[in-house]
Amino acid sequence: MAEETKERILDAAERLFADSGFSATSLRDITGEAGVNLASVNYHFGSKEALLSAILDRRFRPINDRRLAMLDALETEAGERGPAVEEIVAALVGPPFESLAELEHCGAKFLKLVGQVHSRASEEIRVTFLRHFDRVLARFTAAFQRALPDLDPDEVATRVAFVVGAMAHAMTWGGRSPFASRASRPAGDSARLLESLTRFAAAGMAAPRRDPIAGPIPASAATHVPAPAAAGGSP
Amino acid sequence: MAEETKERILDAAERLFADSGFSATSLRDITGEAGVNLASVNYHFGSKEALLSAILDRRFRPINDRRLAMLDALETEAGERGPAVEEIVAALVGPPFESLAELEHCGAKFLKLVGQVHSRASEEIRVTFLRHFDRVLARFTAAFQRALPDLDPDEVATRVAFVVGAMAHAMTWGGRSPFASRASRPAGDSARLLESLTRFAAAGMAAPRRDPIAGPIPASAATHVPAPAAAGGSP
DNA sequence: GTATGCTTAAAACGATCGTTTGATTTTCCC
DNA sequence: GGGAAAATCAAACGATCGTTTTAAGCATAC
Repeated sequence: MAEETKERILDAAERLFADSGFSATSLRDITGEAGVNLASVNYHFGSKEALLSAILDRRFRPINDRRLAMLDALETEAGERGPAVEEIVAALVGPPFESLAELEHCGAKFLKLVGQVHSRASEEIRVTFLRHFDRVLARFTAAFQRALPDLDPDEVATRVAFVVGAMAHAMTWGGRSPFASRASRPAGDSARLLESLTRFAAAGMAAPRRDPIAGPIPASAATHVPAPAAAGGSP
Repeated sequence: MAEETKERILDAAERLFADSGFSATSLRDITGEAGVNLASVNYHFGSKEALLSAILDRRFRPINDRRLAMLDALETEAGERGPAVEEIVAALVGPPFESLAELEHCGAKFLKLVGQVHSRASEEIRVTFLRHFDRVLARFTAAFQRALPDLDPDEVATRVAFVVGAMAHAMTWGGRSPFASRASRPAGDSARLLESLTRFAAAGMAAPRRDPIAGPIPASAATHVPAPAAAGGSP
């Protein structure tokens, strides 16, 4: 009965953390939902924070392994030229959504939790959480920098952060705008959302340079060019 | 002394909520930091949640007013053709960053708080918070849909959500990737971050359609085209 | 000077939090 | 089947939470 109790706790905590947040969810909520004793959490995991770490571990290890495997396959396949931007994007944002599809409902709750942790700054939680990702982000940032040699490497890293933000937001809100109380996306399955996100992120990553003197501007974004991006002043 | 106490509470709560989150910040933390009595919060604001609402109100009213004013100016200036995508993006993501510059340090804390609320789902907090935005998002989504007539309107709404996510992420993390423990962005001022975000979001919004049969592909994103976006399967 | 309304102060309220304890039950190996 | 180990249980711990209460300052108007 040991493993079953641990998984019941993980499942319930994953759902409740995602719905209500880490601090707002009590261990009594979790154990009540899981149908186990209150002390089981501290017995099996040690503390509430360690429980969160276990949740993130359980889901992210296969996701990050898959990300790196996809990137490896892309790089060996593309040769010395390196994979294209959209391929790298797909390897970065695809695995979480695939897991979503595999895990039915509980996976969706996990993705909401991920979006929460992204914007949470509990320091201790964050460093534990981010240790899973530094190797992943380092590899992907390097791949992007090779695929976008005209861009400043710092600019590429900044844009990777934008992609991560759009992905986290899509995970949290299911791609529906958080503002539209009316259901603007009636039945958008996760596959469609993933494809939209991939296209959006690939185009954003490949946007022209900040100084467009030497860089070509995509025709679709240059129908008529505005003033230089309105940085700081009036429109 | 009445107004001074209220503002001291607002300033301290804004900073602490941003750093530690809403649930993790106690009223004693706030009143201790503000140097006021514990009961002052409930006296002046009624409850902890009402305090959060007051914080969001104070900062977002001028930001959203400015967003709509910029969009109005763009639309009257552009005539019946409507403003360009990058102009609309600048009107959407610019005002928060301008406020950041005006408000020195405390404004940066507010932006972190905004990023937190975006991924927080306290329901009651969210509906109060989102009431500020439905009119803004409705106007901007419509403007984007007019500027991108080739795209499915639902696709445009989804991409707007991506822009909001990238913006919220940039606000929370200051544009630096949350993963890179090494300071990858040494001295990126907010003006540079805004310009990067604007370019990224404009290119993402203007990405080609999901079915590229009838749509042209920007040259910068089509250096070599991958398999059709890898939706669901292996790379 | 006294009364009145607004603000602050100190203290306590009941509730809930994460965690621990010690006894009890279940599991599993010999 | 007996006994050590693992797991579950009920109960309580001390701490902290948001909120309320009650009294004390402190202006201004009579």
